[in-house]
Amino acid sequence: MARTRNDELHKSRRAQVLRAAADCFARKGIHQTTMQEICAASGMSAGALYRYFPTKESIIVAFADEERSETAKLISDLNSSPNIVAALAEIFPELFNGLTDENYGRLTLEVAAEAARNGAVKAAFDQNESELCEQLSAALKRGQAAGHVDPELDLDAAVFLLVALFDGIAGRAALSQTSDKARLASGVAYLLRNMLEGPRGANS
Amino acid sequence: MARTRNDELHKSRRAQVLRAAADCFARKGIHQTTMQEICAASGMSAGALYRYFPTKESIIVAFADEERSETAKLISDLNSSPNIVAALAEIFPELFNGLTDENYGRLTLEVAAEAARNGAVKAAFDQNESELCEQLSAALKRGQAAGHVDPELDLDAAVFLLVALFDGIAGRAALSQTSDKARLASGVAYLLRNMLEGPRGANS
DNA sequence: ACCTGAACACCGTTCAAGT
DNA sequence: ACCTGAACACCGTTCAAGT
Repeated sequence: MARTRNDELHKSRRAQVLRAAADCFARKGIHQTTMQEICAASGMSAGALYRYFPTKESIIVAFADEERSETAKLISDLNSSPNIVAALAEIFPELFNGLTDENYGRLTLEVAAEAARNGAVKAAFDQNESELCEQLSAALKRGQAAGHVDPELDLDAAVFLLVALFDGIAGRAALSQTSDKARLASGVAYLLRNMLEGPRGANS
Repeated sequence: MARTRNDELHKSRRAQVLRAAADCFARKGIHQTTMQEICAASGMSAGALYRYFPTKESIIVAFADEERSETAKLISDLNSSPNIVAALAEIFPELFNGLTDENYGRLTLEVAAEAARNGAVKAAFDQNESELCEQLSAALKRGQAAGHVDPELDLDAAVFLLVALFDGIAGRAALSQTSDKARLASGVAYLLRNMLEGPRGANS
């Protein structure tokens, strides 16, 4: 009987490469990272690595998919609660903390820049994003129905703004390490509450 | 008398290279653009180009400086008005339009990703940014004093949020071309007004 | 089946040679 | 002073050879 492909090994080797690549990408950027460096960081030879990813681009795509799914996970807590405004106040410090990790911000920027020009990366990006946006939209709509959220606000605009802001915060954090993250987080949370509640405030 | 360096030519050649580079960077990304391509796009030989920029990195730095100064110009209209909330409503459609140009968004992402890892690029970035942030902060403070802006909001947080949002919008626009920019712009403007005015609304 | 590492084609940069 | 383009060192990828 011929030896057959070992799926278990295949999966763990891919994970091993992706971990190494994420590390290199955060430090040097996607396109300044050489295959040799990924080989070294994952403890594999070039020939071995190319068994698991046929090109550097395929590593980038798999990596982008993972990175975006982490972002979706970070934000998705907002949608689970019945009251998105209350949920925002509650989880924002932790969300903000996640977004403003310097490494995370760098990887977000790398992936976004790559997705803007590379169709395969963009596909991974979109798949992670579309569901998230729908959930955010639904949560805001529920908020409007329940009277927590300004009934006048445009749902599409609000979703667009929030997602742009979350990515923007991550990008910013990679560029200017702020001294007092906790204070900034609560200041931003306050502003977002203003934004969602509108001119009448919470209890009107 | 020995021939001396022609400063006029030097300046125009640098501009020529930067225009060509911006073009290539938007299409292919900074690090996927080859020097050969920049040479071809600017109509110069390798040897000639290297007279004006000693390395590819020096092109990137000069380019980043230019790109960021355009962003600052886009946003700076907000600061000139005595009433930042009114100014926002007035100029936001145009600001939004500028930010959501697809090419512009791509270049913003490229520059941000690069600045996150490259000290020389980051320096160019910071220089353009710091003054802009101070002006935004001053404008918001004036707004608070005049009663246009929620007196409770944290100035640092508001500046951080706005700048993160503007870059985030540019990044988003490079990733998802929206069908109805005008509607989106007015929806986002409404939300920003909510945010800055706070629970009491404009005229309280 | 899985792995190694030398070899090939290409890109950033240099430099001898031209005007 | 300003320019050309062939040449060098390095990176993405391949492939003959090993286990």
